Amino acid sequence: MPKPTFLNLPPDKRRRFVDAALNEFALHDYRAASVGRIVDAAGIAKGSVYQYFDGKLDLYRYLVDLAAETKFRFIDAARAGDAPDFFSQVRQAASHGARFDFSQPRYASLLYHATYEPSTPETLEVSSRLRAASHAYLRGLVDAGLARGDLRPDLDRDMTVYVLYQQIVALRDFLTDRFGFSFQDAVHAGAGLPIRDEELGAVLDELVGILRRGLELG
Amino acid sequence: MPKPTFLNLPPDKRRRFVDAALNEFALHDYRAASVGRIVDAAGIAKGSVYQYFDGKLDLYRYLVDLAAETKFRFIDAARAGDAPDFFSQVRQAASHGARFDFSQPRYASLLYHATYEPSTPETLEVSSRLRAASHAYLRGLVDAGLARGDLRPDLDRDMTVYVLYQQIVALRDFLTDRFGFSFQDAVHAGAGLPIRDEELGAVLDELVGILRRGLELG
DNA sequence: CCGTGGCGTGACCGCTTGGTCATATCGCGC
DNA sequence: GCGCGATATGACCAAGCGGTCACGCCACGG
Repeated sequence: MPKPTFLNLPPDKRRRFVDAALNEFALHDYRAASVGRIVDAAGIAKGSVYQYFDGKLDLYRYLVDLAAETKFRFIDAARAGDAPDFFSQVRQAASHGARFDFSQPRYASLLYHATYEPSTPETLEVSSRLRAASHAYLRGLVDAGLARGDLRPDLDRDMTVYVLYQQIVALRDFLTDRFGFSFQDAVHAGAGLPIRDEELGAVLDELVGILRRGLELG
Repeated sequence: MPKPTFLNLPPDKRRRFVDAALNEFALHDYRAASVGRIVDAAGIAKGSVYQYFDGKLDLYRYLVDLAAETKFRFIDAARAGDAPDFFSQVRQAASHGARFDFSQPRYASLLYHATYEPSTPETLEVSSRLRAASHAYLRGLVDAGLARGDLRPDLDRDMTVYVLYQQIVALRDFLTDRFGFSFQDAVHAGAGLPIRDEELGAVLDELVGILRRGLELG
């Protein structure tokens, strides 16, 4: 948890610091990220970091939570009340998730690192919480889909959640390949590239089509 | 590439060294792995490592290649000439791949790290080669499956390979969860746990069933 | 005008890292 | 048993790390 001092910070100074930290953890995983580089980029003294947070891990946790909440809020906000059936919902979530990733490459890369972080005792809790949140979200969709009869009732629920999770998380890699996008470059440049609607749509049609045939009732 | 000196090593000394290195890179990703810990465990001097390899990266590349070749050979050897259709082939590859992972947790963890390694300039080439090899393998299966009419001809080939790859690679995580298995513990213990045939079979039936409905012709 | 508490600061600490190299040892051909 | 190339060795190096802390500044209340 951030210390009170952090919350009392002048807004622009706080933003400079958070920006620098976001950049660092987007470019490097937890272990490789350097507090020294953050303070250099933010133009503050090293000691200040420890006035704001308990340490590197505390800062990391704060940023991952921030990124996850921002992304979930984005996906939920864009969830137009429609999308009545399960596969439309999955498609919509994946679509907005991808749009978020490509427009906010720093958040996306940070979450990517957090997802695939090698599970050291230190970072285990952070990445577990992140994965649990995604699973819970999908689990809700799957349960509703089963209740609504959109999904075959004989499906193993864990397996279904797992298949969906993998495909949605890894969609980033596929789009990266297909569009020759580089998150590293985007983070360095400081701005994302809006993804072309038709191209994203075509990819999602294909992917959701496969999932639909694989999972739907009938 | 290993230097000639490495190849001239007495077999048991070489094995001790490779064992220690394997353990280290199974327990830690590339950056976190420590040459110092390897030489301590192997009971040799630090300087010796640099008589055998050009450096840490060279050693890492050697080990990843070794693990990948070992695993591919295992899967290919177990490929009983049967399994005539695409989905039987995928099921067989996934089954033997999983069996390999659980019986050789050191190789498996090493390959896991190599797969999800954050792409620094240093390790990028190693992990790209690994991914490319897996993709090429699956691509061969998909092309044959398309030619044989096992798969819908309107499928996007890249997308199909990508879906299969993700599910097979991540199968490890699912099995880990489901069976409460810990690769970390297994590496520490120095031995894998043979996976129960029926349980693995049930999981694969479910997974391949989903993929079959999603991808097959008809 | 003083005191006090919050905050900024950067030199500094202990530790670990990958890598080097002068030196010692080994083992084989003569 | 000599000589010589191959190999083993570990003290050593510079660099980087996360984290600390004594000190100084500044703003506010009395």
